[in-house]
Amino acid sequence: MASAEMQSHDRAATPRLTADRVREILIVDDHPLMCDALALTLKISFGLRNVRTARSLAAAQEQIRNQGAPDAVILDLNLPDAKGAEGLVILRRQIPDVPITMISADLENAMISTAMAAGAQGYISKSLGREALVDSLRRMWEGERVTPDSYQPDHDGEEDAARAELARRFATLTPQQMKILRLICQGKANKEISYELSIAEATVKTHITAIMSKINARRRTQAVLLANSVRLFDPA
Amino acid sequence: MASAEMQSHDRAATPRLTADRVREILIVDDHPLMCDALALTLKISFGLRNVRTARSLAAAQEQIRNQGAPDAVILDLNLPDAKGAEGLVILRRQIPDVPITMISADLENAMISTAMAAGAQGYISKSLGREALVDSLRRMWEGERVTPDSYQPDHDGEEDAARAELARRFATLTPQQMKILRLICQGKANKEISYELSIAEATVKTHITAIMSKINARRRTQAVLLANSVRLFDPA
DNA sequence: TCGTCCAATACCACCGAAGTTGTAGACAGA
DNA sequence: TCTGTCTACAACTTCGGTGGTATTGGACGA
Repeated sequence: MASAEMQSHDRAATPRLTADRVREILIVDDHPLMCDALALTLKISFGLRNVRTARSLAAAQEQIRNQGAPDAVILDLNLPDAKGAEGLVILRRQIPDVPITMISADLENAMISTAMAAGAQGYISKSLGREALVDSLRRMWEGERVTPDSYQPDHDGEEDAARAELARRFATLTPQQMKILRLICQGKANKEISYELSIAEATVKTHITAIMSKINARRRTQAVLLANSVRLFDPA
Repeated sequence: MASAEMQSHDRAATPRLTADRVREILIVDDHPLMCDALALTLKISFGLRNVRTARSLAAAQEQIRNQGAPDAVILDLNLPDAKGAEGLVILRRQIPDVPITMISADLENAMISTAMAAGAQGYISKSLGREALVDSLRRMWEGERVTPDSYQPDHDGEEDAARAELARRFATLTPQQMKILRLICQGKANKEISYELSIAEATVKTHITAIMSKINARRRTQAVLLANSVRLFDPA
């Protein structure tokens, strides 16, 4: 009778899970060593046989399309094709019911809070010890939303809440809108964007209008500032 | 025969100085304790009588207008009315020949390199011990450009050089242009800017054209990105 | 001392880029 | 099938960015 119904507080979009129902997981990380180390740890500690890996967000997306959704995902924050919160938002869109764990070297408070607001099941440090790692993952897979000990959500409650709300808004962007926003945040003009995506400039404009209405911006420069304020596309 | 002509390499716009010619200095810092502590240390270690202080960039500018230029300035990086490199750029414009020392709690490499490129005489940490502080200042006042030990200019030579070049370009902006750029970087529209500065929108546009030509941008979003890349107006 | 030059600020008219609104097809789920 | 969402496009309005021009004040040399 493994602990069921342990979800205490703030479920994301997590279905009822228990850790032992997680049989197949997907690790998305561009660093091969980290990938292997994680996979090995999981196999040993959880007795998992099906540990899939992907080196980039694009590869992960394709693998999910071809092989179906895993039971859980571990996602690096700093992928070559999706730095920052972007990858999380995109993946959540594709598999809304699968718990996604963010993993990263840096433990900045702001980054954690946006990741959690964007629907991550938890956030763990790459430098975590094996036991702590396993324990965190198990708790996540039982439905708990797990953040690092160092994380204090309330260092500035109001500002933090605003950022969380903003992250939620960004999470409603469609894939195409996300692509366009990324290009906007690189300073590109509508015409350039239309060329890169092979669509009409008019279409780009439509998307931009939708984006700005979703994130509550009027000028494109504001959109850039908002995206940067939650580190949607992290340049660092 | 105090050491004259000790300027080794990269003089900013520094006139021939020796430390004992520095008789009057100006400290600009919004933190009163830090201000007093610095002033006291300087009085004792250098035997200075004229240590002036200002709590904000605006106050500093006015004081310089009224009481004349000091022999050296110590400038906090994070002023209420000028966060980031902006304050340095503005002050350098007002008193190009006075050595300005940046002082800050954080020792980020990128910040240091832009400050130096923008013409700072040196950069010191707020957590520096008294002896090290005094020594650094003395060397600066003898013409040396002093950076913290932790600073490695070459962690990515090419990128670093580009940032330095960019900082130099920003340093050519006139005061009005700087104000306008700051408002642009807050996501404001030309009309709002014209209202805030009480000038015609057409004039705002002229300035913007000048700004963009100076920093080599075509779209205003690019201008925002460039300003952020050198932390001209630091939001942190 | 008077021009002359240059830098900075200011404005207008024009045009291309950005943003709005209305419409339509493709597709998924109820 | 109907409803809602995503994507796509065009016509129109508003805003941003580019010349060209005028005025001021300070620097410099004749």
